[in-house]
Amino acid sequence: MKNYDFKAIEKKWQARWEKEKPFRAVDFHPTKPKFYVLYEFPNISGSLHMGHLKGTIPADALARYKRLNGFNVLFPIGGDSFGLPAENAATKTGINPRTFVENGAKTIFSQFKQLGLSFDWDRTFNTSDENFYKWTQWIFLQLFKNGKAYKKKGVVNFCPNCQTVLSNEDSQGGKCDRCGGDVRQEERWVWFLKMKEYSEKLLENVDRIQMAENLKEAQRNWIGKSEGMQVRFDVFNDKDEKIGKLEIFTTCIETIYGITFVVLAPENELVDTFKVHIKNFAEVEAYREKTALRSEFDRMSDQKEKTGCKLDGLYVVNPLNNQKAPLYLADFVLATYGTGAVMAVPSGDQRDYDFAKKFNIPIIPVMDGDISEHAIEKKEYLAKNLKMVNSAEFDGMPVREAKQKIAQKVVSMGVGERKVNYKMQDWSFNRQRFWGEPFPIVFCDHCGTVALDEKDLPLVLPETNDYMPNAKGDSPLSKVEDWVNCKCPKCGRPARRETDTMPNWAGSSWYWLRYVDPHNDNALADFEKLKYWGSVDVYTGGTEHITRHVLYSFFWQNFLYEIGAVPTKDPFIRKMGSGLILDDQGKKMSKSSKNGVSPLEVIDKYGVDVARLHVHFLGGYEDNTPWTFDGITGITAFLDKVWALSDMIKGEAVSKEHIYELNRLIKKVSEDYENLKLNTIISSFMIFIKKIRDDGFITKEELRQFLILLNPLAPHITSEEYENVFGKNILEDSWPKYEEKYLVEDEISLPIQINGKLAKVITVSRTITQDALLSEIERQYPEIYSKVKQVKKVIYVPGRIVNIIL
RNA sequence: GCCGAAGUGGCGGAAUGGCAGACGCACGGGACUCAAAAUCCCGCGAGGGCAACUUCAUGUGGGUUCGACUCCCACCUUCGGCACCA
Repeated sequence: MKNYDFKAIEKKWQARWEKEKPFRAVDFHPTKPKFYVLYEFPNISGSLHMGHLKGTIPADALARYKRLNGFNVLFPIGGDSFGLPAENAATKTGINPRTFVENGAKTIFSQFKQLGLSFDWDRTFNTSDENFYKWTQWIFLQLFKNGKAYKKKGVVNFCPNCQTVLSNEDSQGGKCDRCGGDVRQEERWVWFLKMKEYSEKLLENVDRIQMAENLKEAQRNWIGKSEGMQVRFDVFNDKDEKIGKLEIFTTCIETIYGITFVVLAPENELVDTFKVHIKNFAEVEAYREKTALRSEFDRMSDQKEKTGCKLDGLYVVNPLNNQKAPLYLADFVLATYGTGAVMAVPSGDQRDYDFAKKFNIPIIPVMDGDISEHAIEKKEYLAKNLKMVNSAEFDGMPVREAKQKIAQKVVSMGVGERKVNYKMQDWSFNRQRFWGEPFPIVFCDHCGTVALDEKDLPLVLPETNDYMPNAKGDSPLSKVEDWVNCKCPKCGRPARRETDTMPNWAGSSWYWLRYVDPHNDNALADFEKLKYWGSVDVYTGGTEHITRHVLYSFFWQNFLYEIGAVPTKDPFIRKMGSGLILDDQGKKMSKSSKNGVSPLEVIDKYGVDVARLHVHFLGGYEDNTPWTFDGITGITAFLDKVWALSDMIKGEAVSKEHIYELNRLIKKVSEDYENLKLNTIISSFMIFIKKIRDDGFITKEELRQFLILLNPLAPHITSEEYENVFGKNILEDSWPKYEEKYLVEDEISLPIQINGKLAKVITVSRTITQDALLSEIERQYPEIYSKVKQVKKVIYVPGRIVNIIL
């Protein structure tokens, strides 16, 4: 046979798949069970990169594997096209974002076709398509109507460089997730989605989904559930008049007798409530202004150096021991968590300890430990179960017991109750940008905030050529006057549209549902079709934004389930995060990295099938793997040998020489496809080929089965070779079955250990009895025989190992 | 600081508690060739021995077990996530 001309043959098969569409998913297939494989849709920004190669191929292999196993597979693709790349292109070069997206999508999808990916191209869309974002807006309307979306003036993360509000998620560490610049705290109008309400449901989702433990932990930490107590303190002025109450949240109720002060967040509105009683209000105001100007980043960068301001003229009383405690403001207390107020126990919390030292506040020990240098914190005192001191009737009690007893006392006194708190905040959902979904909301002087009617969706983005925010930082849409000015849908009087747009995350928080029924004009997807396709069985993609993306997805699907729009609570059954391809510096390979290699370059030089195999022979799917061309010749040589198999055909049925290897191959390869362990699949194929070449022949049936097994990974070469030999399309064939009985060898080599160390390997019958085995060892290895005489104990695991203890 | 994952030849990496280093690369030797490339065969963790063999080896130190890369405890290192969350 001729040499394998990868360029011509790959082109031939890709053209055929394009024309014949063999990878279309069939709604309501009468016989085949469904299987939904999802690859996280790409951001429409640039060209194909190594991350795509690493991420798409396993999903494609799984989809192809499942099809050959008789499943009706849904394996769709689309474009995440709203967001920064198009917006940046618009502001920098003036190109229309819509044009940018059209070109970008064309490029990336044609490159995906070059990878031989078996997507169902009839279901493709971009999130910026009107008939897609119509339904994103529809979902927002439902959230709004059900009270899950609200607009509020709030202190938010604002990126001066990007001129937009960011969610907490987008501004971690005080840095803008997009541009990397410092984030400021600013007061603005913000749309929030009530995600916090869903904390418990999201935790259940996290428990149910099959996902790597580190990713699950990251999500649990993000939600940040913590169980403690909320306790009420009476507040007094300097005339000892009771003027109100404040509540604190604590997870360390056992330290309550050690309170020497109470701290409010600077933003806490109680400061305004008690304003008239505060003697140094000017000073207090100055402190509040100072902290408001500091970015989150500044606040964190000098964690050690506590700042604060006393509220002169106010004090609180500890309800358990009636001790007075002064009140402070300090920015180490966050307004957004708990009640925005804490009881400070310097002996049991290092932050309180540092603050007390700086402001000369007394430190009262509540446990029998040394606090001369630093506080004894919860982790330590619970581990050591220290005894209580200075805690009234609880003195001498071990702290773990006191924790329960004090909690009971607080409850029975009626001054507090058990309470659960979450770190996760409501999702800030608006951006001052052009290239996003417009909110289907208008503001009417008469009717207030009014939702558009569903029949008026989509609310289409207007055309403009000015993509910059105005001087006040309002969205570019605010400049499009004839779009902004409209009629109130309720009363018909003049009104103005919401000019902010939704964040990039909006479309990606529900897009998998749309693939099920992408052309539906009456619903986000037909309910029966949603029922048929159910949850995504396997969802692959990068790990970069996985925590947020998965939590947002859980949130929306939970909500849609509650309003009866979808039949399932879980968006995904199993989520796998692909590792990175690293450059030779050990850094993520990207366009900006010096040593970046494009997959197109590899394809051009070696062919797609080689590229597909090589990337995954380098390492596991979830591992980060350094890229190298080293070893690619091994893959090329392997595929050459696969191609040469058709010259070695001798005989028809499976031969007795190969029956064991073939059955073992089927078993191993099948298991590894299920688990996306592509690297060990490839090595199994290599071992099998070695055996075939040693024997000098392969039968026709063996070749047929081999090509099917390899097809999901190397679809082009196997399709061509199969057609050459069998005159049919390999896709019409089905997955080979193995039989257990062929996997059992009669003769096995059994390791013999002496005192747990390997001594010999003996070839015996698989089912040999212990006595027969021992006499066989005596016969074959007399040097061990003498030892056998002093044998103490024999551990014999039939078929596995024998260990002789002397 | 907290949470999580991982540490195995020159390299990428394999190993349901049961023959550590599969498979591939690189390297060494040989065959073919005028020669080279390609291809094929053999070898390839380290130390010792002419050899059959033998000792030591999965980050470090302990432990459980007949038997540990695998399980437990402590520590070191790397990577990832979170970070004043009371």
